[in-house]
Amino acid sequence: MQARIKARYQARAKVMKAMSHPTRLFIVDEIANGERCVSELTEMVGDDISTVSKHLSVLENAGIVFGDKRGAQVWYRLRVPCALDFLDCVERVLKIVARQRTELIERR
Amino acid sequence: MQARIKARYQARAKVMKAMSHPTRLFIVDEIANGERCVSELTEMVGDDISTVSKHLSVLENAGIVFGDKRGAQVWYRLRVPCALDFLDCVERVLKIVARQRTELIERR
DNA sequence: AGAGTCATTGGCTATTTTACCAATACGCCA
DNA sequence: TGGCGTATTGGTAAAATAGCCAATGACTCT
Repeated sequence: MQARIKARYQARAKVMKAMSHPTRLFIVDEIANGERCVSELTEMVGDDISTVSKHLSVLENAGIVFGDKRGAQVWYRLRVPCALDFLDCVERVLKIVARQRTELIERR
Repeated sequence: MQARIKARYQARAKVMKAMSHPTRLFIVDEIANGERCVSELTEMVGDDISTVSKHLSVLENAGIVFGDKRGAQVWYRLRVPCALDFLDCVERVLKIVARQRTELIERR
């Protein structure tokens, strides 16, 4: 594969990768409802705050979220609202896969 | 986070993860144009055939592609065409992020 | 200034992922 | 049947990821 094309797919994979963790998917889903600060998300997720903070930095690094420091808190929101479309995509895939599995079983 | 909800996000992340590698993204993109066998993909990707085969099994395991053995070859195609939507999503995200970066530079 | 809260960073370990090589399995056909 | 092309599987080493704790930085309030 050509270097240019490879770089292109690597850039794409970086974005996908940022969304490839349960906690990070949850965060994206959650902040779609409005800004959340780190401790709020930590409370919901149930992991250590340092873990959540690192997840957030992965998302921020991929350009998906944006952290706004106000006082001692950092409020995160979606920087790219269409990141939500991934959740729709994934839901559609899961639905189709589930249906195909059901059909296979019924056919027996 | 509740166990049920957590499981839900894990299932979603599994699909995302399957699409989170440059080679696998390329494969999905490529077989959208029609069936390809493992050695064809290997040729295009430039990795060892065992590596490509394993990438394919990751995709198959996630329900995204389907391998059809005919003779000595195995022909892979998309089992879930809407997996292509991920590529659109990712492209849109990249475009927006790139534009935001440009705007930041211009504003200086 | 000092104590308390909030978030990030560094350090560390355990786990997972990736890629190669070698070995195996399968089908074709001379 | 033996050899060749095709694909998968097992083994292994290197790299990346995830999570926790501890340390640090930054802000607020008294």
